[in-house]
Order: sequence, then structure tokens, then C-alpha cells
Amino acid sequence: MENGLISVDRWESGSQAYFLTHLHSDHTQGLSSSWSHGPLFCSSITAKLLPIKFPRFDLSLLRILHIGTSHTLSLRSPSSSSTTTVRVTTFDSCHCPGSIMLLFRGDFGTVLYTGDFRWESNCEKAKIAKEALSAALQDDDGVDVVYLDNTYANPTYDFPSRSVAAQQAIDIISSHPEHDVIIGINTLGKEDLLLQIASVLDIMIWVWPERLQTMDLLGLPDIFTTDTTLTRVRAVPLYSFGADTLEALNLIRPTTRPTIGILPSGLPWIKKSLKKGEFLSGSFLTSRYKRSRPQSANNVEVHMDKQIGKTSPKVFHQHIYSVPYSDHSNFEELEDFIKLVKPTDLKGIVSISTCFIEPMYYFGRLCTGNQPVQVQQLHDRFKMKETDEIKGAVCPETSSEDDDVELNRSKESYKVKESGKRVATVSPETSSSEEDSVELDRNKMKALKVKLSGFRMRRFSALRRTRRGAKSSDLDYFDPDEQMGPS
DNA sequence: GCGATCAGGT
DNA sequence: CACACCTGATCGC
Repeated sequence: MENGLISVDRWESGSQAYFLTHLHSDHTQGLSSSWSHGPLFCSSITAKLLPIKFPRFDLSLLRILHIGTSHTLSLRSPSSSSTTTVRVTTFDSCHCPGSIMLLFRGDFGTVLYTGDFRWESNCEKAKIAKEALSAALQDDDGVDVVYLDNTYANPTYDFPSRSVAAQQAIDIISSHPEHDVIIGINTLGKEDLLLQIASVLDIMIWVWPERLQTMDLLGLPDIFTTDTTLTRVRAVPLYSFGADTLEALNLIRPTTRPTIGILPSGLPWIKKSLKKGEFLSGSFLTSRYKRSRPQSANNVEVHMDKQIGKTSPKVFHQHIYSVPYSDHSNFEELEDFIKLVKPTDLKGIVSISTCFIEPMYYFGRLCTGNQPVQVQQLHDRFKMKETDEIKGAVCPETSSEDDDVELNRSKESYKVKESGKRVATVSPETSSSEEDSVELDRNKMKALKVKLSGFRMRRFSALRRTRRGAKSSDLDYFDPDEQMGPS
């Protein structure tokens, strides 16, 4: 959304007001400590966390948007030189701490920018946000455009609420009473998962020192620690979480306890780095429709198929479980959202993605614009997108539950093949067994690296570092001896 | 030396 | 298949 007036999660110069929906790095590309193109509007939590990511950021540029409030900005109209006003209302998007949804009203009409969001039907915060949005929309003629978090804008994405997924993680931990557990997380997000685990199992959760600082800034309960002796459950950075790490942890027994990994992820198709003769024969994208029973690691039985029709935990490595814990709305929630807002037009907001799901394909019938969406229109839109730098526009395969046979039949025509690498992988020359052996060699090399206590091993040992009794106030985050990773 | 960008990885 | 984000290389300033 750029018209010389405002930018949302975009940081090039040329706008008069900038909005940051949340602090994940795919939304801060172009933002830096030295950025100064204009005032930056964000939530109070984002403002609090921003200096961690951008230490020398000019804080006088920040403008706080409180949840549930409206602000009126006086800006210069880019076309004429007259003044124009933009009114912005802020809602909790329930994606990660500090994340917001923005409703803009101005000469350009009414535009709702969802940002990344998850509004679950069973979530109290989402319910409040929903009601606030409904109320805000009552004095409007309707929303002209919704910029939608279209990450899962396809009916194949049918995963449970976060609390249900968290319970699945808890069941996995409970069924491994003698194991250490590591959970892969990023620098922001999944805090509620950790809180639910800690509360139900009445245990503390280990986090790395920088993450503890974030937890403290967020004012979360005092259940996080940097002392490995206080708990068997550790949340570790996703980048240090892999089959290699788990294999290493389980190789050096009995020095350490046997360890399982839990990967909280909305991506149901996460595949492990495949080696021959191991558990899974196909990707999760296909296997989840086979109603296959999740295989349990180490022959420990896990009873977990309660959520019929919803994504269940998966084992994709001897020691790693995946639970469908997502901070993006699933298809059903997106559908409810569109039914509530009934926009005239709908656009997807994908940042770093090779897989763009056209939201109008499934939600077009819920919009109030020209109905129904014509095949040719969508086709044209895809073509436009592709020449317009969004690399590909793909409607993933779906089950045959679509009620609109006509659309379903012509689905193939919406697929736009991605150029470059993707094309190369389907070309006949590269599908030979020669490539397989290269792949195997690469895996061998990786395994060797671990065993030779190379880079990965050092990173792993950093994770195990004990910080006995450390509280965040005691920590010196800039002590190079305490930094994670190779020095 | 720093920031921006890209490639390659989990 | 890629939620988000890491490291490392390179390049321009």
C-alpha cells in the first residue's frame, strides 16, 4: 500500500507515515537503526521491543498506537498540494506480541490491512478485537479493500486452535517422562505455547539469554530461566534446531538424557532432510490426507488422533515431533473474517514467499465487488503479479471438496509455473540417480561435520551452557563470552 | 567498519 | 512445498 501517503511494513522513502504491524524480520526488511524516512507508528509492545532489533534506532520517530484507539493524521495529498486526513484504527491481530491490524479511512476510501493475524473462535482477545472491528465498521459504507494475511487461504489448511496444538505438545512431553525436550522457536512468538506447557506441567522453561530479555520486556510470568538444571524443557532458536542437533544430543548419552524435539509449526508439509530407509516415504502435504497414523518415536505410544479431520502431530524424524501450532489464521478463520468484513476487494499480503495463494479464488464469492470473479480476471491478475515481481502465483492442489465444480475444473489454468530453480528440478536431466548420490554425499558430509565437533557442535554446546541462577537483570548481553554461536 | 543484499541453510 | 530467521559472502560507501 503505497501512494506517497502511507506505507505499511514497507520502508522505502517517499511516504509521510510508516506503519509497522509487528517485529518479525520479513516485515522489517529495509528498516534499520539508521532509518529515518518519517514517523513510525506501531503498538506499544513493538515500540518496547524495537530497540533490541535496532539498537541505535531514533526513538523520537516512534508514534504509539494503542489497541482499540483511533488517530487522525494530517498529511499532504500527493496529487494536489492540499491537506488530507487519514484516520487509522488499531486492533490486536493476535499473531505475536505487539502485532496489530490497521483500519485506514481517507480520501482513498476504507482500507483494512490485517497484517499477519490469527483470530481464533475460542480466543478471548480475538473476540474483543472482532467486536471492536465490527463496531468500527458500523459507521462506514463498507470496506473497499482488505489486505489479507493469505498464508493459509486454501481449504487444505485445516489445523486446530493454538490451545489444542499446545495440548498436543503437552501430551508429547508427558508421554516422554524420562526425556529432555527441546522446542524450536524464533525471536518473537509462541510465548503462549510455552506458558501453557509450563502451567499445565508445572515446570519452568529454559530460554537463551536474549530470549529471556524479551520475555521480561513482555512482562510474562516468571517461569522462564536460563539455568538448564531447573527444567527438562528448553526452547531453543529454530536455526539451531535440526535433525543433526537431536542426533548429536542422543549420541552422547549417557552424558545427557535422551532428548526429543518439538517443532511448533503451521506448515503441515515440513519435511525433514530425507535419508533413505527412514520413517516417511512422502511429504506431509500428501501424507496428511492418507489418514496415516502418526508413527511414534522410540516406540513410545502417543495417543493423539483426537482431532479428526484436523492436522495432528507428526513424527518426521526419529526424535522430532511436529505440532500444528500456527500464528496465522487457518482457512476457516479467514473465511469467518471475510464474512464479517465483506470487503469489495481482497488482496493478499505475502512478503517472502514463493507460494502465493490468490485470496479471491476462494473468498471472492464473499466479497461485495463484481460477482462472481471471472476466470479471465483471475488469470489476468496472476499474469500481472508475475511480471510485477511476485515470482509465482500458485493455487495448491486441494481435496475434491470444492462445491464450485466449474472453478475446480479450471483450477489447473491458475497454476503459474515458477521460473528458475523450480523449472530446473522438473527438467529430465536433473532427475537422474546421479543427483541422488550427490544428495547422499551431502548428507554424509553434514553428519561428518557434527561428529568432528565442527560448527554445529559448538553451537549445540552453546545451547547447553549453564547459567546458574541467572536473572535477566544479572546478564550482560554484550559479553562476547556469553554470545551464542561460534566466536 | 557498517549496512544492504543475496545465497544457502534449519 | 518454506511460518521466520540464522550465517556467511560480497559489495558499495
